[in-house]
Amino acid sequence: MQQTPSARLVQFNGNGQRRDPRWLESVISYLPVFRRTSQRHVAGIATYCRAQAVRRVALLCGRGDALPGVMALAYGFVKLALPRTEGDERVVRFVGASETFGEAAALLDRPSPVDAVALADSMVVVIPPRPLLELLELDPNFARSMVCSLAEGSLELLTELEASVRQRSVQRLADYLGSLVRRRTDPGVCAVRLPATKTAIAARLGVTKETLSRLLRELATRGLIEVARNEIMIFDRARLAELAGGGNGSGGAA
Amino acid sequence: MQQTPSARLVQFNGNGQRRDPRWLESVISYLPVFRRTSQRHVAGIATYCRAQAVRRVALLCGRGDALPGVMALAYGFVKLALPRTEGDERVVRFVGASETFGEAAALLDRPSPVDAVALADSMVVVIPPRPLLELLELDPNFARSMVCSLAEGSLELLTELEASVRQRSVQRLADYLGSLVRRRTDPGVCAVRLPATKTAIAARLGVTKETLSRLLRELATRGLIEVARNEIMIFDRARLAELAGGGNGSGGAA
DNA sequence: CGGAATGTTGATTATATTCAACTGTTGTGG
DNA sequence: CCACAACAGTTGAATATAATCAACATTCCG
Repeated sequence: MQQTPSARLVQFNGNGQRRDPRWLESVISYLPVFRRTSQRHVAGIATYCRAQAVRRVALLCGRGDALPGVMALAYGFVKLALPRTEGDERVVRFVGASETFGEAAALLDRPSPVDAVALADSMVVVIPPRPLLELLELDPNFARSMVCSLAEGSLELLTELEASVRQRSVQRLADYLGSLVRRRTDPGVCAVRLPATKTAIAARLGVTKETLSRLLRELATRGLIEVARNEIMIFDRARLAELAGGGNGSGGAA
Repeated sequence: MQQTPSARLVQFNGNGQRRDPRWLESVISYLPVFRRTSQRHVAGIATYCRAQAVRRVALLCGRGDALPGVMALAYGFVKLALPRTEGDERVVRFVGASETFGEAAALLDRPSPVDAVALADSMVVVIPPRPLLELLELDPNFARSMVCSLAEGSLELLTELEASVRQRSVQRLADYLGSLVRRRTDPGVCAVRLPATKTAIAARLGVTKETLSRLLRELATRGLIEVARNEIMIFDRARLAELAGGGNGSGGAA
């Protein structure tokens, strides 16, 4: 039910997880950054963390807000978006379980560059920057993991920029559909499920929902895909990929 | 003359800097990442570095090429660009003296995500990733600097993405002109010099040179700026900034 | 000077947005 | 269970924005 206002900090009604350091510890120990960190150090970090429940549609953190720490998603689904003109936005990234966001801003103590909005009821673990910066000095393995993690983030962002800038919207869509498939190395024909509403996907692809609708219809007309709800059958993965990478899918000499 | 092919590694003809570890040391000691690193450690890193001269227009490193290390620009000017269709490109960043690039790809041992092209005769110091990763473990201050540096990079990239996606081209131009001014906190009227050819600036702004030409003319017609060569007089900084941030510069209610 | 690179301008076109109307879906409360 | 409101998605027409094409002007440099 919707009796809680947006962005309300819900403090675990029933299960008591909030008070269970073991739970926080287990959540953050699964994060890639802590992969090579000793259990002792992870436990140390966990003592500084807190969990925060966020209901669907609630704003976790707005662009410009102070960021309480690195945000780790225990479960749920969150979108990171750059707000545009009134209600319009561009989704930078979807964040799923065991993923983190806000590293850069939190570690530098800068305001959040994006809106973070829950697309499903979620549980976020907030890892304050201070203990992280300290652990950086205590544990060389962690330092290295953190550096690699940030570097990964940079490269992904660059890929994002590239897509925004280099490709036409059909290509971005084809690319995106392809990326959804890769998760389960399927053969020729396969089905994928859109991880969010088409409106959100459209924002993710940097187009309006109207344009996405038209693009999907076009691909369907061409016999490449079939759309049913948020389920998409991909008939011709090869031609789709070609469309994504090559640029023009028709005519190519020889 | 052009008797040297593109991307040729020029080995210091006259001045012998290549053999002078003190010189390498002094170059990299000025880099922000090494700000808080002891001279001893900096000297250690320097022993692994080498300098590489690059002539104007030469390709320092192509998209997809292996990156020999973090690249630090001793002097000169380099553009980092995402290639597009035949000859077309999108400039991600201009790199000036004492700036670095390639951290993310070099540290992760990934191919370069961008083309790096010298826009002026330049001297690049290549810092191999191995000793950096080792120093990460020896010097907590360095680890922290590196983390902050990468985080900064991420935020800048996000700003870039934001600009690409959120703003119209006029706004991006206004923003960009503004950013050129900020370097010398000037008063109302001021002059800025474009750091590269208009074609390159256009690529930086994600538009064609034709569009840039028209945009500049439009701003000039509106009396906001005056263009002479690569020198631009900014008459109305306030209105320009308004144009950049606000969105619509005309008509405001009231 | 002459040729290449750079920049300007106009006409045309591609691409996606905006606006507006309409349909389908979902969850709520009577 | 049905009516209804809120949201999500579709579709068409008109429009905005910048790209592309093509011709020309300018500047840079040997």
